[in-house]
Amino acid sequence: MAIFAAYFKSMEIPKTYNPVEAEAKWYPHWINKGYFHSEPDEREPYTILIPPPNVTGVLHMGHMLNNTIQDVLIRRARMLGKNACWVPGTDHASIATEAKVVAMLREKGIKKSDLSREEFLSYAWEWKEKYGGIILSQLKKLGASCDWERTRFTMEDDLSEAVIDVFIDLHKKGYIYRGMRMVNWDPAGLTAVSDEEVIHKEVQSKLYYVRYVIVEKDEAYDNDDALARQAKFDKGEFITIATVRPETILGDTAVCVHPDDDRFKKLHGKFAVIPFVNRRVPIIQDDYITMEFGTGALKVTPAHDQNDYSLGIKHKLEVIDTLNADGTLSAAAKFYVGEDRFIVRKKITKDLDALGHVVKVEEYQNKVGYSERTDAVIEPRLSMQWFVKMKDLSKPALSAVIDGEVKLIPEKFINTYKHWMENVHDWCISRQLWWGQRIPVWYDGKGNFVVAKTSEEAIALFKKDNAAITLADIRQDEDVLDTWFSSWLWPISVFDGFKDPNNKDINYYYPTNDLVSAPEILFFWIARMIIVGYEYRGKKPFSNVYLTGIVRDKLGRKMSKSLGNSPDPLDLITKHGADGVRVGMLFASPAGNDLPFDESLCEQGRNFANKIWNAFRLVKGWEVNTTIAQPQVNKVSIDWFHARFNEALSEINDHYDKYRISDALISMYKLIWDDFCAWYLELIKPAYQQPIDKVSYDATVNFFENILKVIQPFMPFIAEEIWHLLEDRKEGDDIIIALWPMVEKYDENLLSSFAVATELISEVRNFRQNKNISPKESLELLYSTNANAVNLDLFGGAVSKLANLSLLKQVTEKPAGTFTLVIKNFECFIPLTESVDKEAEKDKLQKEKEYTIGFLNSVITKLSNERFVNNAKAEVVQSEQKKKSDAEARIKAIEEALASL
RNA sequence: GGGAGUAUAGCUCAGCUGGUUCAGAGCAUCUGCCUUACAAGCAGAGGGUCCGCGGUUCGAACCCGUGUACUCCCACCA
Repeated sequence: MAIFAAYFKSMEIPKTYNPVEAEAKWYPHWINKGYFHSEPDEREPYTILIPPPNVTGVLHMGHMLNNTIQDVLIRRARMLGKNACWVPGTDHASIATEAKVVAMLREKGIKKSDLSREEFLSYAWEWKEKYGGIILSQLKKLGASCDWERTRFTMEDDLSEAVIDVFIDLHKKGYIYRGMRMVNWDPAGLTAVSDEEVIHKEVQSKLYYVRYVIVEKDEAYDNDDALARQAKFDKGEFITIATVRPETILGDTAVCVHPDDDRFKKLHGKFAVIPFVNRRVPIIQDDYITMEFGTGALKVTPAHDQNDYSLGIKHKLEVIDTLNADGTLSAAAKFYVGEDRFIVRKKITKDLDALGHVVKVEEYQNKVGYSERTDAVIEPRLSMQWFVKMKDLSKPALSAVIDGEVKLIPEKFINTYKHWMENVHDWCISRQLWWGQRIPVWYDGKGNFVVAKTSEEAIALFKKDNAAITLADIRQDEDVLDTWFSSWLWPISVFDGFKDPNNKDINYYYPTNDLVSAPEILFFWIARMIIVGYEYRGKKPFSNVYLTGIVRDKLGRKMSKSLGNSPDPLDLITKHGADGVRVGMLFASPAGNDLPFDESLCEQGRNFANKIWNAFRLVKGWEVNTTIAQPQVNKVSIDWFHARFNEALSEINDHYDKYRISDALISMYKLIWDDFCAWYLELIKPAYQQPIDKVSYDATVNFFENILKVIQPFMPFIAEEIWHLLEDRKEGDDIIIALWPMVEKYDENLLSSFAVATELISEVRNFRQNKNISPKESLELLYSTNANAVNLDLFGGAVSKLANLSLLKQVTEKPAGTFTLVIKNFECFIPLTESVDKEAEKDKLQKEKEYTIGFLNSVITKLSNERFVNNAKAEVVQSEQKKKSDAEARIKAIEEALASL
């Protein structure tokens, strides 16, 4: 490393930071050193589990945000001396992956239906091997310090086994049952999906008013006699229903009215005739009906609507399933068989109208469910599925969050969580797919089933009742389990806590510390992990849940592939550097708030990296001279920055403790840009081509090192790069494992005295600007006393240096013919050859005076209010009194300045 | 229909216990600077009905009520 130092002494350091080189160098270095890897030891563990991205996925902006936050937390924990472990992995994402594999096969001209389950799965695994690692390798580009040796996949053998064991166990405990239920059917994915996977969208629909002919209970009505039907129609007795899905008319098995609805009382006990199919169905009464909606009469289609299904059970109605799995009409519909439901909707409307059944059509806004994965319109469909009873299972998970055992950040999500958990529905866990863990249930073909881990175990169980049964007689359930049924085990399964519940890893790392995830999957995943945690470990899976917002574009739209409004994260990294992008992502993203992303944020991040780089360039360019004495300016500047650094550090620590990651970043940004670069380095900087004293240099390097430590979690690459260029480092002295600085005691008075100095410097700079005086031209400055209030003895040198003063001196007499500045409560005079425009000066001071008097008056009013003095806290009253004396002193100073003119 | 949240500078947001010079930052804008670390920079400036109305309080951006606008979540009105 000594070579580097020599190299930079002799050659010019590039003017801009080159992230590409540093990233290529340090990431492999960290890996080789094993810094990301964790094994249980005597240190306190700090664990984060990655929300496993879909194995087929590519990195998008949401991942960038989410993983940057995780990396910041894990890197800081590592520096705090904890045993930091960030477990990565991927999710097999059954429906999403299967859809991709099906599409890939279709392109090759292969239909899924032509393949056996085994053939399909081999294609799917092939796909997974090929594309499954992409997203994780992309995370490496971001700098993610995951323990790659612990990478898991939700469908690897051990994790699948855990899924099966949990299914069997929950079934044994009575939490899992099988039943014919109305489920959300995805006609594109050809599978059931859970309630959570249905996205309701507001759409513009049409509400069709359709009239059905009424017949008496005992009336002979010949379905097949067209003439008789026409006669009945002509008679004009109808009941009109309203529907947005007229194609389901073919499956109607009743018409329902409210029992108290006077308009329909005369129809109680009568029947209606369904058009086309000419089926006689009863007119039933139920108080479920809203009399005000539509016509007050509801067509009942038990096979295709959740409520109708309930009505059907209650009133013992026939169930006619008129839809095929793919959303086309089935043979049971009798008409339009094999045509898609939406085409039929158009056709049947036209045909009904032609037959005189359509009374009117209204525009209507309603919500329609779409599949989260395939975006197909969900059809309620009756089918045999597996469910988890959630009510009792979820109780400990509800109280854990309410009692604060598991903290949600920000807290506003607690209410949402509570509401959901109190109204939790049973969870449909079977999916009519092949990619996933197959349900461990065997059927004997005679209506019996057993739950067992293997076919051998299943046979053994069947044999209890049927000694003759053989393997050939039984069949395993064709369905697989919902992806979330494996990911809810993640916090336990990644540490093999099911296979080996008392192993070293699970005992050490579980419960984990922080989970960083999105509010969108609070119920899908987070709540369910908490449920499993309590059920199987008797403990929470994590202590804190940091919920990020959604990354949006400038127009506030969610970033999505279909809108094409999402930048490619890897392009961003190439363009602005990983550190720049990380900083850009975190500049404006407080927990729970959406991130309005704009590429300029990454530019700002890149500029910040460059700023730090140039600070390094400056310091590294100094020639150190051990023989020269330390100037007084440097000494006080070092004392001041020491105080400022520690003040900022405690702020930053506080932000971290409260998970205010953006705030921590912003504090850091200001510390470096304003305090370190703009003030400290300018103060300490020797004149051009002059050497710096050793004491100041060492102090500066020490500050720089501390600054690098503080930025390391946010900007790991540049931190490591400069760390090594700044000093010769021993093998293994890498900043990634350096210890986080401790907050040291500091003198707060230094901070306030320095603030007076900076104000004075700004005033002089301002004065130059107004008078068009170049910064190169030095000025003289005299100041009157009230020196008890300001200690210019201490920072006078600093002021002279940065305001470019050739003279700074206290005077007792106001010199004539000078310009006057009033700083706080003292006057400053700048002698200039240029003649002073007395009127303008007076005017300026007069305005200043009026303003201050106004302020003083408001303070006096406050202080003379007895109730204020009696009620307000002592410190507040005291501070008001200080305001008063400060204002009075300032007014006095202004008046003196005026008098001198 | 139920619930939650948000509204502060052109934009994005801080403002943590109601009180620290009359409201802060970053970005953007404007002005002047190619000053020897950095023009991806430096120095400076302008910019506000703290969404409206009412209340509580000695004191309100902050607490309460109400209205408006937007966002999100949940829910089976065809």
